[in-house]
Amino acid sequence: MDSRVIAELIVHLGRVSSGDGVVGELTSGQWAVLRYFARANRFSRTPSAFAAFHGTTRGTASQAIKSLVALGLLKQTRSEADGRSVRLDLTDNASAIVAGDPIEVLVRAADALPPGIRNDFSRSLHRMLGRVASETGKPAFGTCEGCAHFQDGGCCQDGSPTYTCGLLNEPLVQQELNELCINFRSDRATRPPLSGIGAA
Amino acid sequence: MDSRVIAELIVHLGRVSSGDGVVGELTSGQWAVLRYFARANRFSRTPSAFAAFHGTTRGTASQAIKSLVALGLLKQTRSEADGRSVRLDLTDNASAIVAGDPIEVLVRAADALPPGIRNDFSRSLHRMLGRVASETGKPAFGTCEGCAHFQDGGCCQDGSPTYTCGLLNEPLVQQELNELCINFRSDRATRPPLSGIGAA
DNA sequence: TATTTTAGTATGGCATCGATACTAAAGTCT
DNA sequence: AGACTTTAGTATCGATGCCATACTAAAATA
Repeated sequence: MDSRVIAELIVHLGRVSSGDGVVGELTSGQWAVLRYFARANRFSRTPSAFAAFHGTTRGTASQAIKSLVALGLLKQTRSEADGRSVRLDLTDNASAIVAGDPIEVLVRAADALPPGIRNDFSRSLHRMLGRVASETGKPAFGTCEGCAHFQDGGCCQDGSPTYTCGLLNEPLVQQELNELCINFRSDRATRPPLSGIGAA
Repeated sequence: MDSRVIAELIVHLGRVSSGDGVVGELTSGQWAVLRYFARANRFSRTPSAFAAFHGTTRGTASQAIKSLVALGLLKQTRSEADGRSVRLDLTDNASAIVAGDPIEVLVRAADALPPGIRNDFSRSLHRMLGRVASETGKPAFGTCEGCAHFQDGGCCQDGSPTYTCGLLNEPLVQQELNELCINFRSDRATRPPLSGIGAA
């Protein structure tokens, strides 16, 4: 009973901020693209990855991306390693536009929560996403935190800690740990800090 | 920083469940209509109220409703009090369909949260909705709980409590207290302006 | 080398949405 | 009462976004 209210509230909140149709100067789909490429890490800033994340087709993703490139908000560069692939980055112009993202009202609303409450709230959201993702079979797209591929070298001799992605065998810098990754893989078994209750 | 993650998570969760396009047997817009009329109280089950709730135009709302009437999921009856108005109710067929609402994955995810956590989570969501609503100027559409027009007669002599809507001067039964109302008015800011209305 | 898979793109058709215009019923003036 | 304004609901049209399909090119696999 209360769970249904919660679900409808989430859907409704998601709609009113970043709702359908044109909001501000861009469409909701274009905002979604912009948001994604602002938060995805360098392994995940590609049309296909966005399509998977957003639950749409590559064709649709391609259209939206093209429009943003035309607007000068995204810049695409071909990959040197893979001739088929394209990497997309926000241009300097985009930074100003992103500030007007309709989702900002939600960000402010979240920011108005007391810090402790906000933390619990965030944890619950992540839990729900994990469950929804596993039930629908869609990728979860998490960050290094809680990813099975993440390797923390520990802060050792030379002072600076060394992080590594075990899947790609690539070193990671601090900032990248908070970026979305297409290769995210949950590791429920080995990490029991607070998710021990829901793990079954 | 974390607030942005929260905001994007809400939008994303709202999208994947009850996302765009056709999900199951209905479109996301049709699901929204069905959900609304399943949860709105008798004062709010009208096309205009849905349009206001969903943040769309009356024309668009009318279209979606018409399609559901054609599918035999909604039944419309003209109001006797107001010749312009139409009241919509779910048919018996609709109950079976509603069980397949894609939002159910979210409901289950919310239900999987521990009760205490879920309560706090719900409270935070309501808080955020209130803030978003006040900032965007859109109606909040709450329930009797916390509504400025709600009058609790208290449980007195004859045992059964008497609830009343002070705005419409209408008695309310227990079940209606959990239904969405278009006339919801938060009682946080101002004092209940009921003295003048109640006498009329 | 031949085949299959993957990344990305173009295109056509369809559905949905918003804007506009309209009818009819209620409310509001003098 | 009569003229007006507002409100509830609907029809219609044009724009747009999305999916499905079909395509090219590069990489992986055999």
